[in-house]
Amino acid sequence: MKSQKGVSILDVAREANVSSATVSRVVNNINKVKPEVRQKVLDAIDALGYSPNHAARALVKQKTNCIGIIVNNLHDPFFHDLIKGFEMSAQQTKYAVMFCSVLGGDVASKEKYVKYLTNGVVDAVILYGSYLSDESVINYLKEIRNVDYVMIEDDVPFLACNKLLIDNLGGARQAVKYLIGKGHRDIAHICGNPNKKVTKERLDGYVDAMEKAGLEVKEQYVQCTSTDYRSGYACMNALLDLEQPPTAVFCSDDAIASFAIRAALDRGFRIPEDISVMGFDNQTILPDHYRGPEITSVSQPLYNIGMDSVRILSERLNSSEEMEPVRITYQTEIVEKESVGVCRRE
Amino acid sequence: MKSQKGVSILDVAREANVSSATVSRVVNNINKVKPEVRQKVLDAIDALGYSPNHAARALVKQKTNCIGIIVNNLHDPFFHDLIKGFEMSAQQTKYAVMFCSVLGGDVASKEKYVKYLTNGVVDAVILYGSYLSDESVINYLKEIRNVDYVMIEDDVPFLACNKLLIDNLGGARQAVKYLIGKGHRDIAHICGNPNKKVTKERLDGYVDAMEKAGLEVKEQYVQCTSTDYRSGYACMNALLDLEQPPTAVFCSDDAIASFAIRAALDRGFRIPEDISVMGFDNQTILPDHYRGPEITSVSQPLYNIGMDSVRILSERLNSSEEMEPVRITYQTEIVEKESVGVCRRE
DNA sequence: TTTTATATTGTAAACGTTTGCATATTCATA
DNA sequence: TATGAATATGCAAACGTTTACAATATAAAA
Repeated sequence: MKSQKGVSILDVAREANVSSATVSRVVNNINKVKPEVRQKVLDAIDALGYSPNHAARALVKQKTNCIGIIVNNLHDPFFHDLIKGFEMSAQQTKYAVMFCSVLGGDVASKEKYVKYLTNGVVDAVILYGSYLSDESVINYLKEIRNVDYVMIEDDVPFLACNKLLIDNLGGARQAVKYLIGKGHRDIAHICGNPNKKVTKERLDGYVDAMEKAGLEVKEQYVQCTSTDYRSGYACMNALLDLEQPPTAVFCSDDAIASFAIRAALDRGFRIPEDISVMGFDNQTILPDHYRGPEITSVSQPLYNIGMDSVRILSERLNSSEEMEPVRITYQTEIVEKESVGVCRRE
Repeated sequence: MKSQKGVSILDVAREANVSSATVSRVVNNINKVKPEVRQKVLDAIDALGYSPNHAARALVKQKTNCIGIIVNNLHDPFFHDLIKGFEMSAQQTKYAVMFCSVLGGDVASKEKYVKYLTNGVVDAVILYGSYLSDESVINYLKEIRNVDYVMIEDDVPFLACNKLLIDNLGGARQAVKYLIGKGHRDIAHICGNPNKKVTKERLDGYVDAMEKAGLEVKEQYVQCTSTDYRSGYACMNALLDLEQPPTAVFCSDDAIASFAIRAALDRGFRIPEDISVMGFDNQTILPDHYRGPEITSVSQPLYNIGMDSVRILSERLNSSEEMEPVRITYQTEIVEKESVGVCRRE
C-alpha cells in the first residue's frame, strides 16, 4: 500500500549517539542541551529526514494543537466572510485550524464529525449554526469535557459553552426602523423557514418594530417561504397580488431577497422606485442569475466572529486556570446599497 | 484548563470484568466475543461514556482514517464546485475529510499545514493548485512516503504522485475556435498573471488556435494583467483604445472577464452586441458588483475532480498492493451564456 | 467419560513520543 | 585538589490502544 518511511526518534538518537530524551529536547527547543550535541542531533535529523509523529505526541501530551471547525455546506457563499475570519486568525495562532463540512442536513455525517473531532483529534471545536441542535448531538456535547468549544449563532440554553451570538432581533428591528425612516408604512416581511430559530427571531424583531411604531402587522404581509429560499419568488408574488401591496419588503436573508427582487423585476416593478426590498446577512456574493440592484441589508460581523472564535479558543487552551464560558452578542449594522428608496405612496 | 474525562479502555474493562482486549474486540466489531459478554461490555461503555482515543489508535494502527485537503483561500468562490465535490464524496467514504486553508501566498502557513498533515495527522492529502510549487514544499513532498497524495491542477514533473489535471491548452483552443465559429477574426486575449502555469497554458492555447485558423496574433491584442484580476478592467480599456479594437476578447478566467466587461460597459459598449467576451472557469458566483450578462465560459469539471480525488485516495488507501500513481487529464466544455454574440464586423 | 477441535478470553508487547527522576559531567570556588 | 553547585544527559514509565500468541472454556466426537 505505501512504503513507510518510519524514521523514529530512536533512529535519530542512535545516529547522533545520544538518548531519545535528548533528541526530544532538541526538537522541542528545551534548552538544556549543549550546543555541539544539539548540532549533532540536528544533523542526524536532517540526514534521516525525521519529523516527530503526531499521534505519539498527542497521546503522551494529551493535546493535538489543532482546532476543528464544523459547518454545514462549507461551499455556501454565506460563509465567505466567516471563513475569511477563521483563516486570518488561523494564521496568527500556533494551532492548526481544520474545517469539516456536513452536507445539507445529513445527520449521520454530522454526528460522525462531532464524535470524531471531540475524541482526541482536536483540542477544541467550533460549531456553526442551529443545524446542530439535534437532540443526539447536543446530548453528546453535554457529556464532552475533554474539548473546549464555541457555538456560533446557536444558543442552546442548558449547554455551558462559549457562545458567539448575533442580535437577530435587534437587527430586524433596525431594518424595519430604517424602512420606516424612509417613509414606509406598508412594510411586509418574507420570513424564511419558520422552524429555524434565527428566522423566528428576525420575525419577532419585525413584529416588535412595527408595533413600537404604531403600525399594524397585517397577517397577509407576513409570508413564509418553505425550507428553500427560492420560494422567496413565490412569496413576493403573493405580496404583489394583494389589493394593497406593500411599499417595502423586509426579507429574512439576502438569498430570499434576491429571489423576491427577481419576482418583482419579472413583473415589471422597478427596485427601489416601485418597491423597496431589504435583506439580512449582507451577503456579498449572490448566485450568478441575480441581476437586480445591490441589496440593502443588515450586516452581521461574520469576519469578526470567525476571528474571535479561534482567538478565544486559543486563549482558553493556553490558560492554566479554568475559565468561565464567554457569551458575546454581536450587534448588526445597516449597509445601505441600492434596493431601498424613499416611500412614494401618499 | 479543562476537566479531563479520561475514561480509558481499562476502566471499561474493569467495569465489565473483562480484559481490555475483549473491550477492544467489542468496540471494533471483531465477532469473536460471546453475546452476553458483548452486552456487558456495551453496558459498561454506556455507563462510563467511553469512546476510544484517537491518538492511541492512530499510533498503534499507523493510520488515522482521515484525509486532508489543502487549498489556498478556501473562501474564494472559485472553490464552490470543488468543495461540493469533496463534500459529496466525503459523505460516501469512511474517511473523515478535513480542509485546511492557506491565506493568500503565505508560505509559512502553507508549510505549516503540509508538514503538519503529512506527519501522521492524516493518511492522505489533497493539494490544490500551483501555489504549492514552492521549492521547499516540493522538496519536502518528494521525501514523504508515509502519506498518499493527490495534486490537482499542478503537474510538477518529477513528483510521482496522483495528478488530476485540466486541459487548459485544449480549453483555450476550444474557446477561440468557438469565437471564430461566431465569425470573429479580431480576437484578443486578456491573460492573467503570466507567471502562473495555468495562465501560460491558456495563452498558448489561444495562440495555437489563432495560428491554426490562419489568424494573425497581433501583439497589442494580448494584454496581461498584473497579479490582481481587477486589472482586467485596465486591460480591456487598453484594447478598446486601439484604432482597431477586437470584436471578441477571450479572458484567462471569469474573474478577469467580469472586470473586462465592466470596463466595456462603463464606456457604453453593449455586450455582446458591440463586443463579445469569453471567460474560463465557469464560475457561477461572481462579486456582487457585477451587473453584466452571464459570462460564456469554458467550464472545468471541478465537481468531478473534487469527487474523484477523495474517491481515488480512498481506494488506494484500502488497497493492499502498491499502486501506480494515476494521472488524469480532464477535458473542458464550453458553456454558452450571454456574453458572446455573432460578429457584426464586415 | 475422555479426547480433540473450536470458540472465547486474557497476557503482554508494541506503537513513538515526553518527562520526572537519577546520574553524570562541567565549572567555579575554596 | 577537593568540594559543591549547576548544568547536561540518560533511564524508564506513561499515554491508550491493538493484536499476536498463549491459555482457557466450550462443544463435538469417539
